[in-house]
Amino acid sequence: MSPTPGAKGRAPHRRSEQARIAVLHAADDLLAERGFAAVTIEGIAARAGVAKQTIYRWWPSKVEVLLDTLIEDSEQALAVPDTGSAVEDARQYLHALASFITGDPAGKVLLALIGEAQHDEQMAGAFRTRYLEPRREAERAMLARGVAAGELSPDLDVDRALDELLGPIFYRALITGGPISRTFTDLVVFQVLG
Amino acid sequence: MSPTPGAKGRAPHRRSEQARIAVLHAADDLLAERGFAAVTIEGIAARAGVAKQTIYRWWPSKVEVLLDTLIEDSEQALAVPDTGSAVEDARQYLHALASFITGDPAGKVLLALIGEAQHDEQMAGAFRTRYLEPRREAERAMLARGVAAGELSPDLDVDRALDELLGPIFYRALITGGPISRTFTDLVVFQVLG
Amino acid sequence: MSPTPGAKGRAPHRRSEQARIAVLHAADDLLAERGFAAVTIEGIAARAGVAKQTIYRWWPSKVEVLLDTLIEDSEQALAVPDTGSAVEDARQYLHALASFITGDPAGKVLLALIGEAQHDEQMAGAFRTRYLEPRREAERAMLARGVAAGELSPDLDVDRALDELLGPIFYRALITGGPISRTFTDLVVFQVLG
Amino acid sequence: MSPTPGAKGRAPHRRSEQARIAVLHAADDLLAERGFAAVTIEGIAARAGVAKQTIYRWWPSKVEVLLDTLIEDSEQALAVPDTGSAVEDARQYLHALASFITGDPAGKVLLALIGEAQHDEQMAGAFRTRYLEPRREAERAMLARGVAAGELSPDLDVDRALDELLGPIFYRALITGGPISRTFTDLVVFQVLG
DNA sequence: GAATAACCGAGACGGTACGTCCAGTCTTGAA
DNA sequence: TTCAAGACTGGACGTACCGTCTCGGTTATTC
Repeated sequence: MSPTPGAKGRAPHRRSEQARIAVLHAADDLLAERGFAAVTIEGIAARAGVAKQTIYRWWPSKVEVLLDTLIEDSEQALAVPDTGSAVEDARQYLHALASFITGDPAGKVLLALIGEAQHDEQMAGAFRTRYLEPRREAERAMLARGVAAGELSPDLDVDRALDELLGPIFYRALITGGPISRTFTDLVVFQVLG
Repeated sequence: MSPTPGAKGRAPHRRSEQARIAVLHAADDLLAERGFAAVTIEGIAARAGVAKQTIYRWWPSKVEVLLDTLIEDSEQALAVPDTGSAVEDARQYLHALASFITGDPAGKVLLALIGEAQHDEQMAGAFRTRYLEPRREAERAMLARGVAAGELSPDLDVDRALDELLGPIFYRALITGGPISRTFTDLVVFQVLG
Repeated sequence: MSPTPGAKGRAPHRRSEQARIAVLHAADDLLAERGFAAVTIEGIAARAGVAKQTIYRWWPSKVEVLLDTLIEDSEQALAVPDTGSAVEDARQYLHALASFITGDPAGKVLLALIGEAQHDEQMAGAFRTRYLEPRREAERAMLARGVAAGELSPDLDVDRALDELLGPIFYRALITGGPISRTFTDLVVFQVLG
Repeated sequence: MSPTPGAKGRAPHRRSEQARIAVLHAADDLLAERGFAAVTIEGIAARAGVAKQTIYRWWPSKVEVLLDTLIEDSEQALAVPDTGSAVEDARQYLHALASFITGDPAGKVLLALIGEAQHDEQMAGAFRTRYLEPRREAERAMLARGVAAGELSPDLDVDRALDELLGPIFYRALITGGPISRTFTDLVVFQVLG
């Protein structure tokens, strides 16, 4: 995250914040409007009013551009809740996740990046390091709070539980394409966390 | 090439089976050896000793070539078992699935196709129609046998149970990249089917 | 239309003659209209209605394209004359040469290629082999006829004489930019051949 | 014009002489070592340890940098001689010229600039104004001394004679690539000046 | 002796063209 | 008809330089 001070800051930074934002928006918009195939470096550059070289200077590939947009977007749209009850947190979180990946344009970015990760091991590494692991940590903390509060069994295998919670949602989103209703997510939570 | 006049042989100069096999093998091998990025029509044609036109004549896209290889391969390597016990069937099936997508070259094809499906809605449709749905039907039958035998609850939501069984395995394979042990798959089965 | 063997090109065309001509014309026109800096592969391709790859397939560089146009053009516009008198031949040839390089668009191609040859040793080799040497041979023959006929001294050093004839014309064209009048070329011939 | 380092007293603008020298040397060296294609503003700047802006501040283009190096170098290596005999002066001068353009690294600069002048009319103007015309004046004076001394015919067309002297040397250097022996230059002088 | 301003290095920026790879279409000649 | 071969248009790739533009740092008079 860039240090964004108040109005202008003294920023001796050479990098143009304006160009950075324009690139992220352009990539995002292209994916939402015309699909992943339309997300090309040339297309992003043209839409952002930016030179290709500027993109290559700051991002190793177009998927890293999308990864940046995803990280910025999902911090807002997909915060891990903390209501006091771990089960309720899980219910809310899974519902928000389902909405995100089925309805939010930024959710399409997430799915596209998971798709791309299947083709590119290096990209998969960046995805896990920069997106998945920080999020996973917050998810673990969510369940750990429940264990600490006595709401969940002390024997709970947190990592397995998380895979059992998230797996079915992503299975529908990535593979079957089926709908993911609130009922479905609630029943998954009930199944896993009792 | 001997056109095997043994059976009936009404049309001797039809599609070349030799070319078909060569294309499927070439695509498979390229994916296994050099990754999805190396799977190009030109690359397949060159390795198979086949003209590009021959590929375009019989397959609408390179992913359909891979889909053909997947279907042929997974019918052998990933049959739905029928031991008499639905729970045991599920345990065996999930274990075989985990081995397939983590160890078998053909499993890499499956993951690559799921990846590609995120970028291409049309391809996703073909994947579901030709690969997923027939398999899903067999999976449903597997659980239905358990319900009919009284081994599983008559209230079991078969489709949800399947997503809960398969989701965690694919979540690890597609997203976290974590290992999928026999213990893990067994515990998932226990969690979902009791 | 039925492909009557006589009407159209009966050759088993691999290479497209239409594309070849379009490329040569486009390069020529770009040089004449907008100068050497405008002769780019992309510019030629765009103007010729041809893909860049088609140019790269048949020519190693843009200067070889120009070299092809030069060879075709100068065979027509700059034939070595044969009037029966070597001195008269030389007068006519030098005058034609002066007109070619100062007035004819194809002459601009010649000067541009000589310019480029200063920067690129490989190109210089191609220029000499494909353009200069065949022409030099005809020029030598022109003077040799005069020697054989007794019109020119048997002691004449033909190669030196050619350099003394052609040098001053090219010196003006390439370096001083001065005018090259008929009087000038005639006096050069008189000086060298007496 | 460059400020002469000897003139002090007034406050000339604070141009860095060190940077100026470094740029000229870098351009010269790049041309000699890696050819004209390697003479880029970025390459010069990097090798000279100078900012691109510094080059743009003082030279309108990279060829003007080379022109500066040529002028400095050729004033030393290519002075018009004055022995008392115009014919002898011409013999020495043509020989020195031949050595310069075939052997001296600075001679490569001269040929490269003549080459570039074919592509860029503006550069051709600068080349003639700053390099060629001062030199031409000295060459004219060389022959004029011979005419005044009665060594050469009072009818001699000095400009034509110069083109006939220099043309053959440059023809070989620029076009045929042939060797330029002392015998050759001497015979050219004899042919033109008798 | 501080302020000022041209000069310097560094390098980001919007661009153009490079030469390559591959997509998908079309044509040829043999079997 | 199919097939191997491969030329064709077209689009994107990632790279190299172009010429312009700040950004701080450095001198070296000038106030």
